Amino acid sequence: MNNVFKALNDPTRREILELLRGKDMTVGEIVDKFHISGPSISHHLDLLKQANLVNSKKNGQFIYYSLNTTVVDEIMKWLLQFKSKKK
Amino acid sequence: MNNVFKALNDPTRREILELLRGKDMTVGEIVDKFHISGPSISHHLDLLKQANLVNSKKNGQFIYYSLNTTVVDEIMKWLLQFKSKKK
DNA sequence: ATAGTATTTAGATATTTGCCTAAATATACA
DNA sequence: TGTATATTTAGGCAAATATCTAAATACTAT
Repeated sequence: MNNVFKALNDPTRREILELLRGKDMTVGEIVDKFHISGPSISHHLDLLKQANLVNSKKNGQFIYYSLNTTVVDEIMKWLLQFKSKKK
Repeated sequence: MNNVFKALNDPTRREILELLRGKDMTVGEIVDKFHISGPSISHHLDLLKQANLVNSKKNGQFIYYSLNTTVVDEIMKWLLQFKSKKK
Protein backbone atom coordinates (compact mmCIF):
# COMPACT_ATOMS: atom_id res chain seq x y z
CA MET A 1 0.00 0.00 0.00
CA ASN A 2 2.90 2.27 0.76
CA ASN A 3 4.28 1.79 -2.73
CA VAL A 4 0.94 2.64 -4.24
CA PHE A 5 0.55 5.99 -2.54
CA LYS A 6 4.19 6.74 -3.21
CA ALA A 7 3.65 6.03 -6.90
CA LEU A 8 0.53 8.17 -7.03
CA ASN A 9 2.23 11.05 -5.26
CA ASP A 10 3.68 12.60 -8.40
CA PRO A 11 1.88 14.52 -11.15
CA THR A 12 4.00 13.01 -13.92
CA ARG A 13 3.26 9.47 -12.81
CA ARG A 14 -0.45 10.19 -12.49
CA GLU A 15 -0.40 11.65 -15.98
CA ILE A 16 1.34 8.54 -17.30
CA LEU A 17 -1.45 6.43 -15.84
CA GLU A 18 -4.02 8.61 -17.56
CA LEU A 19 -2.15 8.27 -20.85
CA LEU A 20 -2.12 4.51 -20.52
CA ARG A 21 -5.86 4.57 -20.05
CA GLY A 22 -6.11 5.40 -23.73
CA LYS A 23 -3.78 2.71 -25.01
CA ASP A 24 -0.66 0.73 -24.20
CA MET A 25 2.48 2.69 -25.00
CA THR A 26 6.21 2.20 -25.37
CA VAL A 27 8.63 4.09 -23.16
CA GLY A 28 9.63 6.23 -26.11
CA GLU A 29 6.04 7.23 -26.85
CA ILE A 30 5.55 8.18 -23.23
CA VAL A 31 8.79 10.15 -23.17
CA ASP A 32 7.54 12.16 -26.16
CA LYS A 33 4.55 13.32 -24.14
CA PHE A 34 6.70 15.02 -21.52
CA HIS A 35 9.62 17.43 -21.33
CA ILE A 36 11.53 15.03 -19.16
CA SER A 37 14.50 12.84 -20.04
CA GLY A 38 14.13 9.17 -20.95
CA PRO A 39 15.92 7.93 -17.86
CA SER A 40 13.62 9.95 -15.63
CA ILE A 41 10.53 8.54 -17.31
CA SER A 42 12.04 5.09 -17.05
CA HIS A 43 12.41 5.62 -13.34
CA HIS A 44 8.81 6.78 -13.01
CA LEU A 45 7.67 3.68 -14.86
CA ASP A 46 9.72 1.55 -12.52
CA LEU A 47 7.99 3.05 -9.50
CA LEU A 48 4.58 2.53 -11.11
CA LYS A 49 5.53 -1.05 -11.76
CA GLN A 50 6.69 -1.60 -8.19
CA ALA A 51 3.29 -0.35 -7.12
CA ASN A 52 1.66 -2.82 -9.48
CA LEU A 53 -0.10 0.00 -11.25
CA VAL A 54 1.33 -0.91 -14.63
CA ASN A 55 2.54 -4.01 -16.47
CA SER A 56 5.26 -4.16 -19.06
CA LYS A 57 5.77 -6.51 -21.95
CA LYS A 58 8.77 -6.67 -24.19
CA ASN A 59 8.19 -6.74 -27.92
CA GLY A 60 11.42 -6.71 -29.88
CA GLN A 61 13.41 -3.70 -28.88
CA PHE A 62 10.33 -1.98 -27.50
CA ILE A 63 8.73 -2.34 -24.10
CA TYR A 64 5.02 -1.75 -23.94
CA TYR A 65 3.54 -0.47 -20.74
CA SER A 66 -0.11 -1.01 -19.86
CA LEU A 67 -2.41 -0.22 -16.98
CA ASN A 68 -2.92 -2.74 -14.22
CA THR A 69 -6.05 -1.82 -12.35
CA THR A 70 -6.10 -4.60 -9.79
CA VAL A 71 -4.55 -2.30 -7.22
CA VAL A 72 -7.09 0.42 -7.90
CA ASP A 73 -9.71 -1.76 -6.25
CA GLU A 74 -7.58 -2.07 -3.15
CA ILE A 75 -7.15 1.67 -2.85
CA MET A 76 -10.86 2.20 -3.21
CA LYS A 77 -11.54 -0.41 -0.60
CA TRP A 78 -9.11 1.31 1.75
CA LEU A 79 -10.76 4.66 1.08
CA LEU A 80 -14.24 3.29 1.62
CA GLN A 81 -13.55 2.63 5.29
CA PHE A 82 -13.61 6.38 5.84
CA LYS A 83 -17.09 6.70 4.46
CA SER A 84 -18.49 4.73 7.38
CA LYS A 85 -17.88 5.54 11.04
CA LYS A 86 -16.11 2.92 13.09
CA LYS A 87 -18.11 1.97 16.14
CA MET B 1 -5.42 16.69 -5.79
CA ASN B 2 -1.69 16.97 -5.40
CA ASN B 3 -2.06 17.84 -1.72
CA VAL B 4 -4.27 14.85 -1.17
CA PHE B 5 -1.86 12.28 -2.54
CA LYS B 6 0.97 14.02 -0.75
CA ALA B 7 -0.94 13.79 2.50
CA LEU B 8 -1.76 10.13 1.95
CA ASN B 9 1.83 9.30 1.08
CA ASP B 10 2.94 8.72 4.65
CA PRO B 11 2.16 5.78 6.92
CA THR B 12 1.84 7.96 10.01
CA ARG B 13 -0.68 10.24 8.37
CA ARG B 14 -2.71 7.32 7.05
CA GLU B 15 -2.72 5.85 10.53
CA ILE B 16 -3.91 9.14 11.97
CA LEU B 17 -6.82 9.07 9.54
CA GLU B 18 -7.68 5.56 10.63
CA LEU B 19 -7.56 6.61 14.28
CA LEU B 20 -9.91 9.49 13.59
CA ARG B 21 -12.33 7.08 12.02
CA GLY B 22 -13.04 5.82 15.54
CA LYS B 23 -13.53 9.21 17.18
CA ASP B 24 -12.41 12.80 17.13
CA MET B 25 -9.18 13.27 19.02
CA THR B 26 -7.00 16.02 20.45
CA VAL B 27 -3.44 16.46 19.26
CA GLY B 28 -2.18 15.12 22.58
CA GLU B 29 -4.25 11.96 22.30
CA ILE B 30 -2.92 11.38 18.81
CA VAL B 31 0.66 12.01 19.93
CA ASP B 32 0.23 9.32 22.59
CA LYS B 33 -0.50 6.76 19.89
CA PHE B 34 2.88 7.22 18.21
CA HIS B 35 6.54 7.35 19.12
CA ILE B 36 6.91 10.67 17.39
CA SER B 37 7.29 14.12 18.92
CA GLY B 38 4.37 16.51 19.32
CA PRO B 39 5.68 19.01 16.80
CA SER B 40 6.06 16.30 14.19
CA ILE B 41 2.50 15.11 14.71
CA SER B 42 1.35 18.70 14.59
CA HIS B 43 3.03 19.04 11.22
CA HIS B 44 1.39 15.86 9.94
CA LEU B 45 -1.98 17.18 11.05
CA ASP B 46 -1.27 20.40 9.22
CA LEU B 47 -0.62 18.53 5.98
CA LEU B 48 -3.78 16.48 6.44
CA LYS B 49 -5.67 19.71 6.97
CA GLN B 50 -4.20 21.32 3.87
CA ALA B 51 -5.42 18.30 1.95
CA ASN B 52 -8.86 18.79 3.47
CA LEU B 53 -8.76 15.33 4.93
CA VAL B 54 -9.34 16.54 8.47
CA ASN B 55 -11.03 19.40 10.26
CA SER B 56 -9.99 20.96 13.53
CA LYS B 57 -12.02 22.71 16.19
CA LYS B 58 -10.68 24.48 19.21
CA ASN B 59 -12.20 23.67 22.56
CA GLY B 60 -10.52 25.53 25.41
CA GLN B 61 -6.87 24.67 25.37
CA PHE B 62 -7.50 21.57 23.28
CA ILE B 63 -7.86 21.23 19.56
CA TYR B 64 -10.00 18.40 18.33
CA TYR B 65 -9.27 16.87 14.97
CA SER B 66 -11.92 15.02 12.99
CA LEU B 67 -12.18 13.28 9.65
CA ASN B 68 -13.38 15.18 6.62
CA THR B 69 -14.42 12.68 4.00
CA THR B 70 -15.52 15.04 1.26
CA VAL B 71 -12.20 14.64 -0.51
CA VAL B 72 -12.39 10.86 -0.33
CA ASP B 73 -15.16 10.98 -2.91
CA GLU B 74 -12.95 12.96 -5.26
CA ILE B 75 -10.12 10.47 -5.01
CA MET B 76 -12.47 7.60 -5.70
CA LYS B 77 -13.89 9.43 -8.67
CA TRP B 78 -10.39 9.96 -10.02
CA LEU B 79 -9.58 6.30 -9.47
CA LEU B 80 -12.74 5.12 -11.15
CA GLN B 81 -11.59 6.44 -14.52
CA PHE B 82 -9.04 3.65 -14.61
CA LYS B 83 -11.69 1.00 -14.28
CA SER B 84 -13.08 1.84 -17.70
CA LYS B 85 -11.10 1.99 -20.91
CA LYS B 86 -10.90 5.30 -22.67
CA LYS B 87 -12.10 5.06 -26.25
C1' DA C 1 0.17 37.46 38.33
C1' DT C 2 2.32 32.97 38.07
C1' DA C 3 2.73 28.38 36.94
C1' DG C 4 1.23 24.54 34.24
C1' DT C 5 -0.74 22.22 30.09
C1' DA C 6 -1.69 22.06 24.96
C1' DT C 7 -0.29 23.16 20.59
C1' DT C 8 2.28 25.48 16.97
C1' DT C 9 6.30 27.84 14.97
C1' DA C 10 11.24 28.03 13.99
C1' DG C 11 15.49 26.30 12.91
C1' DA C 12 18.60 22.39 12.16
C1' DT C 13 19.74 17.87 10.14
C1' DA C 14 19.43 13.41 7.75
C1' DT C 15 16.90 11.02 4.24
C1' DT C 16 14.27 10.76 0.12
C1' DT C 17 12.93 12.30 -4.32
C1' DG C 18 13.15 13.99 -9.09
C1' DC C 19 15.87 15.45 -12.39
C1' DC C 20 19.98 15.36 -15.34
C1' DT C 21 24.04 13.34 -18.25
C1' DA C 22 26.96 9.48 -19.34
C1' DA C 23 27.53 4.72 -19.70
C1' DA C 24 25.71 -0.01 -20.09
C1' DT C 25 22.53 -3.46 -22.08
C1' DA C 26 19.47 -5.41 -25.49
C1' DT C 27 17.53 -5.85 -29.89
C1' DA C 28 17.28 -4.89 -35.00
C1' DC C 29 19.12 -4.62 -39.36
C1' DA C 30 22.34 -3.81 -43.17
C1' DT D 1 29.94 -8.01 -37.62
C1' DG D 2 29.11 -3.30 -36.94
C1' DT D 3 25.88 0.50 -36.35
C1' DA D 4 21.57 2.49 -34.97
C1' DT D 5 17.57 2.53 -31.81
C1' DA D 6 15.19 1.55 -27.24
C1' DT D 7 15.54 1.26 -22.58
C1' DT D 8 17.78 0.85 -18.09
C1' DT D 9 21.53 1.57 -14.73
C1' DA D 10 24.79 4.54 -12.34
C1' DG D 11 26.29 8.62 -10.28
C1' DG D 12 25.54 13.26 -8.89
C1' DC D 13 22.99 17.45 -7.41
C1' DA D 14 19.21 20.45 -5.72
C1' DA D 15 14.78 20.55 -3.64
C1' DA D 16 11.42 18.43 -0.66
C1' DT D 17 10.33 15.72 3.47
C1' DA D 18 10.26 13.80 8.24
C1' DT D 19 12.17 14.22 12.28
C1' DC D 20 14.08 16.50 16.36
C1' DT D 21 14.80 20.23 20.19
C1' DA D 22 13.96 24.85 21.74
C1' DA D 23 11.12 28.72 21.84
C1' DA D 24 6.65 31.01 21.20
C1' DT D 25 1.60 31.27 21.83
C1' DA D 26 -2.80 30.28 23.95
C1' DC D 27 -5.55 28.92 27.51
C1' DT D 28 -6.51 27.24 32.58
C1' DA D 29 -6.30 27.50 37.20
C1' DT D 30 -4.26 28.63 41.58
